[in-house]
Amino acid sequence: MKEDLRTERKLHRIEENKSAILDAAETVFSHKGYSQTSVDDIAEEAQFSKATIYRYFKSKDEIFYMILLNSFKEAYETMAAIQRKNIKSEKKLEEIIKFTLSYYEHKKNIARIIFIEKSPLKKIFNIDINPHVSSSRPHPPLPQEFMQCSNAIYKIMCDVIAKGVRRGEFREVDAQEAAHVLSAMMRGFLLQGPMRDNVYTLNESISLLFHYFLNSIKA
Amino acid sequence: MKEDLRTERKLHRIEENKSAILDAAETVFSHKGYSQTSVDDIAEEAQFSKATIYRYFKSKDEIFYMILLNSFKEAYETMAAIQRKNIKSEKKLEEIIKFTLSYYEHKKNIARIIFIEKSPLKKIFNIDINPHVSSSRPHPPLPQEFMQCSNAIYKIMCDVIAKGVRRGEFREVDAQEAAHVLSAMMRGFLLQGPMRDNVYTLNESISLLFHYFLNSIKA
Amino acid sequence: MKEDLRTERKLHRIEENKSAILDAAETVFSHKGYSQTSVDDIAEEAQFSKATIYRYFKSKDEIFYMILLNSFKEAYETMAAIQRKNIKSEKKLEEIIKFTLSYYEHKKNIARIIFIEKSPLKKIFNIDINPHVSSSRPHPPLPQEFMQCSNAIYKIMCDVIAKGVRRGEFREVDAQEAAHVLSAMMRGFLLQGPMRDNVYTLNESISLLFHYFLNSIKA
Amino acid sequence: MKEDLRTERKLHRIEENKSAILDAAETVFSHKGYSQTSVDDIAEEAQFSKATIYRYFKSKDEIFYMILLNSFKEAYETMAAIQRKNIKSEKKLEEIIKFTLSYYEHKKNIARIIFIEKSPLKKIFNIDINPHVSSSRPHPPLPQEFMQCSNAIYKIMCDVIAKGVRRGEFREVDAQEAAHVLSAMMRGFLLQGPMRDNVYTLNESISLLFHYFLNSIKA
DNA sequence: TATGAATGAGCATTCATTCAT
DNA sequence: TATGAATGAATGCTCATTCAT
Repeated sequence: MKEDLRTERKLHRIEENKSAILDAAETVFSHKGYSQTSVDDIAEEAQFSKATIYRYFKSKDEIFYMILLNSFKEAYETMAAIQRKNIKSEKKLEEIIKFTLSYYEHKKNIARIIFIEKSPLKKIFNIDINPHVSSSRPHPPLPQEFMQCSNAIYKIMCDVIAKGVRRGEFREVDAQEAAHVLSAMMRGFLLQGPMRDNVYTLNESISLLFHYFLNSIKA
Repeated sequence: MKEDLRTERKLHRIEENKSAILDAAETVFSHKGYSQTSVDDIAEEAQFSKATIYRYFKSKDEIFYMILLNSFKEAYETMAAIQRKNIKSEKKLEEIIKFTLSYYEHKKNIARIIFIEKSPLKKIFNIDINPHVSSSRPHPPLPQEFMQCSNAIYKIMCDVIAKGVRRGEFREVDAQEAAHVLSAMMRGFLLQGPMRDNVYTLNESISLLFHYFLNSIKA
Repeated sequence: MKEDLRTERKLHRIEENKSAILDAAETVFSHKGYSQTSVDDIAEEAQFSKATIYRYFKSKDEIFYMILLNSFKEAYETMAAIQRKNIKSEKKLEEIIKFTLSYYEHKKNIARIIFIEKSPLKKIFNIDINPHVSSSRPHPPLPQEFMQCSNAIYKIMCDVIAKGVRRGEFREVDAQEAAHVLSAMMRGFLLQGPMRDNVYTLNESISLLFHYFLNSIKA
Repeated sequence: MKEDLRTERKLHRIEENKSAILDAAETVFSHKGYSQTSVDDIAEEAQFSKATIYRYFKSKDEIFYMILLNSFKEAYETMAAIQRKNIKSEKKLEEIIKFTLSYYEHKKNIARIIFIEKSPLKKIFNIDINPHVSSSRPHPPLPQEFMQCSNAIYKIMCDVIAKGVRRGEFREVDAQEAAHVLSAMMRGFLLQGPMRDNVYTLNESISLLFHYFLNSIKA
């Protein structure tokens, strides 16, 4: 019994620390981008020593990957909950858009990294084989979980749209195409460059995106 | 006179070299991303010595900035030409979309860098003030030219849409909003992450984007 | 012509620098052993910046390997010269012993490293496969040259002894065995531990070794 | 009384644990060399936590020193037993050689470390004064015991030889010199480098060494 | 002008050792 | 007692930038 409690507490603290490090890392990655963020930066933000960071994570890559994965998991769960709601498809779309834009509002730069910096992508996803030394061992099992999550999110959007079509809320669009367009639109709203920033508030953006997309597909 | 010729030739060669370096840099940046590209890489691709690179450009940042600026200038000029054409607004929109997606097809990663990697952005645009030493002196004059170009492009899109509205081709949308949405959509199509890549061909993407956007705003 | 001179000078200076670095490294390796010597140490001893060290050598391993190889080459050449001399086999043996003990007197610790520290050996010779990451790429072509040199030295000793046997100077020993014993004896004299050091002077050691070995094989 | 038993048991377990740690450490040191062995490695091999290792030993150095000392003690005792035997001096020599080569066959790398890696030597024996911080306090009392043991072993060899001389088995050699040569020969046989390994089996080596040395000193 | 050479600052990662429980 | 957690100090290596020729 005692043992259980102790172990539990211990595990709890481990998770807490891991989480704190991930939060700190997310903050720093957001401010400086992946390449420009040093593990020292993360350590300082997390108020741990650099060596402690390495107690909890094998590498800078892994830290980044975990941030990514966690954010995708959270996004997936929220979207799945939206999908299960007993509301009109149109409303579901609106909630999906609202969630996505809001959620990534703070994580904007994390999202940027996902879509932009080559280095972590290559290392994590093993997509590109650099001719030069790839000193970091691959993370073979990791990407798969990530891809599954990413695909699941995409599938939810497809299903919501398909259902709307079936119900006659939307016109007879190809659900995959529509989901692709919607993804792109959200991505585009999220990934604004350094110019023309903050022209619209978050709520204005949500409304804009929602109405333009809906306009395009509603029956 | 003689001097003039000599000077001209010299200037010509300087421009040629600069251009060659920029081309080389673009190639490498596209392949490896900003942070992962070393000036050595650029020098090797350009078949110049690294020191020579620094004769022509003050820093890696400047090289990147020039690539950016040139691509924006080219985009601006093409779009301005499209705007001047004597065709329907709808057709103009299609051409703008077609050009943008095609143009950045090869420059996808350059575009990614623009929107993603923090480091060059910060340094170039002086947006974020890093607490640590910012060894590189600011580039005060540069961003302005860039902003002007970027704004001009945006204005063209606004104008094309506004004209379409006036002509009754499009419904009474706010031109600025519509242009914002269109930009975001194009950006979203351009910046696809490492997953779900290559689902649609370039032409399919153009068609998809065009029809969804048009559907949303046509009268 | 001019070009030739310039190139020649340049190459000369490169060689000079490489040589200076190797000398410095040898000094530091001798004092502190391979593992305990940092590239910073070498750089400081060589009065170059660390980065400069890496201009001339790819890795700490390579530096060590070059020191080794050079010392073996020099040893080989000296021994080959001794072999060619027109003197009695006994005298040749004495000179070989004298040279070896004298030569490694200053390089004692380099010799120690060769025979002792696992890490450089593994990396350089790829002998042992560590289960953990071997981040450093192997040096495939290098060891071969080294082995050839080492074997050539061994062969010289065999030949000198075999000739002595043929001439009746030595008794009918197996040359290979005798060379093996001689090698071991020299190695043993060279590699004295931290205790019982300096009991005998260099000359006394040479004499001791020579007479004990000769006694064993003379006719 | 009770206390005594408890204390005794405690001491016993302490000794057991120490011994287990030393065994584990010996294994790892043999495989990876001193520098490449981390205390984590030792802890894992010994199935203790790293902190526990530090309960029993002050430092990695001390662990190594104890291994060394124990092996020397064991060697001393065995040699002393050989010395006491009622057999011919020649036979004693053979047994000494046989024991030494066999004993270090498994401990080859330990032996290598003794004679090669500078770091533990310096720290343990305080021979060389590194200019940089020597964070580890000296181990003043340790080396003495080691030296005594080492000297005792040496003395046994001297005595055996001296007795052989007195008995007329060996010619009138200087016992100290002969012991020095014998030590060196054994050391040389033990410490073979990475090349030319395994040319002779253990028994062949013993025979070779014995006969060459005996040939040199027998009457 | 063009370039080979040089380097300061930095970075991811490791490890012997200490400490709190 | 035993140990998980924490860390300061290194270490091998890289790279943007400067300098001397």
